Amino acid sequence: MDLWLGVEIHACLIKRGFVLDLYLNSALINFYGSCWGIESANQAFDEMPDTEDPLWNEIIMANLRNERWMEALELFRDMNMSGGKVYGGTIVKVLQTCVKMGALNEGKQIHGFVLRCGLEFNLSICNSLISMYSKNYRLELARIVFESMRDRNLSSWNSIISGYAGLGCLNDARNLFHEMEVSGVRPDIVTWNCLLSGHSLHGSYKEVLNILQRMQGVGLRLNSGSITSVIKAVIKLGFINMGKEIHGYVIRNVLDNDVYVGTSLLDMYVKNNCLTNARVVFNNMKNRNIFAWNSLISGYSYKGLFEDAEKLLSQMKKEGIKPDLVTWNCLVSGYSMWGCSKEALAVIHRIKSFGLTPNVVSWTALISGCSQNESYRDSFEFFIQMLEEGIKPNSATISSLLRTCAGLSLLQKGEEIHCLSVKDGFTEDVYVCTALIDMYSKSGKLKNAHKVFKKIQNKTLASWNCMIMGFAIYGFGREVISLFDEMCGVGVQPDSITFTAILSGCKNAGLVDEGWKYFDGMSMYYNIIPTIEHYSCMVDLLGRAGYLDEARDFIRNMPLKPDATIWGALLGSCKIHNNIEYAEFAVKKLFELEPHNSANYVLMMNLYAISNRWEDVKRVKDLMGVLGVKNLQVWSWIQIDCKIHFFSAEGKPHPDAGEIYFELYNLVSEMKKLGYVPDISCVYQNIDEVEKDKVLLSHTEKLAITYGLMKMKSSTPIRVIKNTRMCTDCHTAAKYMSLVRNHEIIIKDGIRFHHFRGGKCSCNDCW
DNA sequence: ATAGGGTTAG
Repeated sequence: MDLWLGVEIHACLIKRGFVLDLYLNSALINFYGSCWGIESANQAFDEMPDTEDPLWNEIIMANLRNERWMEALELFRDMNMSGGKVYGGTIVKVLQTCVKMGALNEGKQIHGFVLRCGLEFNLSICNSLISMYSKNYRLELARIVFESMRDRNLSSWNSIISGYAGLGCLNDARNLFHEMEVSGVRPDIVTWNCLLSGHSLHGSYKEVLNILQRMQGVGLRLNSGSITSVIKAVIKLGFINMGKEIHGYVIRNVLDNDVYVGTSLLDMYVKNNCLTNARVVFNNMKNRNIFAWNSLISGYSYKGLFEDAEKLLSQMKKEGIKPDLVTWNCLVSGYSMWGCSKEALAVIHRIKSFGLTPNVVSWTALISGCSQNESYRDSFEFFIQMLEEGIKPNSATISSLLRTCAGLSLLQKGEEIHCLSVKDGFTEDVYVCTALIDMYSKSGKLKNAHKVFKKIQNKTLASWNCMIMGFAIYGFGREVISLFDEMCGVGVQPDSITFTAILSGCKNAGLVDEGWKYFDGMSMYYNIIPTIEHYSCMVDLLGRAGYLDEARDFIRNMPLKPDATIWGALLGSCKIHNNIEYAEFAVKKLFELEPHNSANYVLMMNLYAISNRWEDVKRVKDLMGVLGVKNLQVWSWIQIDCKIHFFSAEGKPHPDAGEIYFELYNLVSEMKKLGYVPDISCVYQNIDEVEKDKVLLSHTEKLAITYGLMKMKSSTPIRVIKNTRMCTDCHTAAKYMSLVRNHEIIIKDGIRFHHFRGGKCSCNDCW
């Protein structure tokens, strides 16, 4: 309609004194809404003296057509209050709006309106109510509507099944599906797709494939909706060959014009690292939307191909498609996870210059990248910046921060974040809880980890794995095994990570027979092929327990090529059992595989030193010099009253160093009275014994513990963290320290936790 | 005028 003509007609009508009746007003609203923007329609409506039912109807529909969802809901409420009525079709549309807006209360009021108007047996309205309630997570209310219906049609069944499936109540969904067939209603493609998407959304990927087979069994042709759900499952299962078959099906059945299918396929190839195929799909897409661009950009970005990603970005701008937050965030997370936090931060600034505001995802990507790359300081810095910009953290942010705390074993910081998560209402969030388990168990508070674990309502595989790993770190073998049994008992299928946790539990607890049982069982009963990590656990387990010959045979017979972790495990065992012959064999391989890892050289020198083979010590030391191998910086740290105190061998001495050494001398003489003998074999310099005693005293963990004993109440356990493995002497010394001062001491070294109390350590095979 | 299934970022 001609804009000005319409306005002229309106003016003419008023001038001539026409009585604007219902139909004219209704037409006017329609005209203004579609030609002049919804504002003028709303204004025209406000100026109309009468608000009769058809007018309500028209104005609400006009707002809906213009995507003015909030206004539409408000108008509906006004209409309801003033006793007006609207058509069924409008009610359906408004209910759909409630779904879009998550407006449960408005939805309930509309339900009341429906009952008052006697529309409770209108099929479409009931179906919409079911959908509205279930999309707002209120299945019980959806069910009440469903049960109260006099007649049901296909859509009614589809709505209720979609509700249950969409929220992950898969058993109920399957039962309803069965009930539907029994009552004589034949499921159509949409019904099947509800099942598919429900299972694919909620992790029952294998079931997706079963459903797919059943669909083909009843001769159904898949449509684009089915394909997207199946692809999602294929991605999660990593069945790339099946994905390619589906791609073939798509091409044969000419489904490749569908944008959803295109982006799903694209996503599949991107997530499976087939960027070449992804590019082909992308190039062949008839109509690309922003999803397609974003998928490919994320693919390049995650692989660290930033040039390609940026090129694509400028191409998309050239084609007139405006990058959205997702586009930018793909770049942020790519840069950030490759350790380029500067570039990632720069992208955040670019977002601003494009008139968008970085959101919680942008910041969390940055923070999580820092935590993955062990730039722990940055991760807290960026968190503070994010808070300063007024962005509230969500569960993903909290989990990333907890990961940072876990990485540094920062118990107090971790507890702060825990408080924050409680304050912001994430106590039920399974991701946060799982990160808490990890943080607490890596910070020496296994009890708290277990407390969190027990409270989780719907534990994921990751929650189980973290808790099992927690027990494993402490060498609680029985708990590891019983937790595994419990997990299988409730029907959670273990994965490869579960077995890494179990095997390292057996390793730390010295459970050789059990270790064999699980190692053999994982491929036999659970169909999980052991990876190099599992083999390395077994070598460690056998070696530590003293079965060095068995460890050697195990390495000889393994089907994978032994890597540095394997030889490292053997070398560590040789150190425990003082076996120079095997150690030399292992270290020869290690010098080839990782010539710059100083730990191997140090361990070997240690072994030679114990046997007084000083020429060999010198030989290894010279080798280090020739190859330019730098000794790893050794650090210990302790947190006292929110401040972290670092102790290092090379760096700046602690400001209170004088007092600390004084205290340590006193302490050692008290310890000696109770039987402590310094273990000078831990010093591999060829110097006299008095000097060796001095060197032992300067070990960073001793200094940190002493400082803790000086500054902390004896009721608070001392927690010291060390970035490398602690030596035998420090281990013995810590036992005596805990005895002399009656103070609980917890040390986390590069390998595991040691819990000292009353002169004993919790671990059973420490050296 | 009428309901039900699907795609991208941490």
